[in-house]
Amino acid sequence: MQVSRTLDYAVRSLTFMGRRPVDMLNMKEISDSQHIPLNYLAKIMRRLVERGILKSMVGPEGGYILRRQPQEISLKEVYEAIEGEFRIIDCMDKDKICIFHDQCPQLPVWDKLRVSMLNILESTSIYDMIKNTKQ
Amino acid sequence: MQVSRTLDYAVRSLTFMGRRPVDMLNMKEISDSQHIPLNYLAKIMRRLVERGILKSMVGPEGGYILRRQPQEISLKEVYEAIEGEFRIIDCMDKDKICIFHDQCPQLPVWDKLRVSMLNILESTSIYDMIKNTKQ
DNA sequence: TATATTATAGATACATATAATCCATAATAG
DNA sequence: CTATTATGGATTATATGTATCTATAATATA
Repeated sequence: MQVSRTLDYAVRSLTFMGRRPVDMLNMKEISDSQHIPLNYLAKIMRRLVERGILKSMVGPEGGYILRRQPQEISLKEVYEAIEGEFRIIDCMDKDKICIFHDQCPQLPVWDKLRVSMLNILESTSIYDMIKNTKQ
Repeated sequence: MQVSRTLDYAVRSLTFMGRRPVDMLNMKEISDSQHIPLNYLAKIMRRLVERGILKSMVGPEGGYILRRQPQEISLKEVYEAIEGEFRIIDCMDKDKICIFHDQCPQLPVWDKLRVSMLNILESTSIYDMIKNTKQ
């Protein structure tokens, strides 16, 4: 029930980029300033590009830039880019069979929790992070 | 960001016990009916006993019984018995040092999420699980 | 008092997911 | 052309979660 380090890396990078929304930043700059292993960051960036959160350019002077305004990038999107669909417990996945599936006492509770979390993730953007520490 | 199988086992067991609040049930009965590996269940039960959620008795006719009414056992307590203090991200732990600690843009957001989750866990009891499927 | 039954305790093994590293390739600005 | 940058995928390492095993302590009851 914890935020993964990978998600933290992603949010950290996007917040950094969101502070300089017009600059094309390369991986090294992000990696160094945010203390994220370079090659690992590479994988993260790829997912954010695939998801349409970032634009990338290869070659000298290349790098990454936000495709949208920080206000338009929700935490939920970032979460999904990194972790896939937001689920809280595996039984919610219909293809795993559980003996209690039909009449599971827990599902309604976990689902309530899921929805509540999702609301917060959806209504929080990268811009909110930037606001939190103006520097 | 997932409910662990162990927590699921604990909730499952407590819900089962809550349906028969006057019976002393032994591990084997719980293990069999709830499909939980016996020896693994043993470790889970210990933590619930330590935490004051269950009472145990050793010897023939021994077993476990709820110490309190199902209404009086919150999901938060069960969570804490199994996983320890409810945290969502490690930086919230002050003894791990993070370069952004002083001015972390993420903390307020994760904390908001944490509080919201905690509210739900606190206001949900084992009794709510029992209600969900009367059988 | 002996015996069978049950929980307790901790060590160990196994599995899975997460995080990190490495290397080869493709694109492109200058 | 060449240096620089991202892309892609394979591999390794580490951590965490899950499960198993063995020995011990408590106790009801015969």
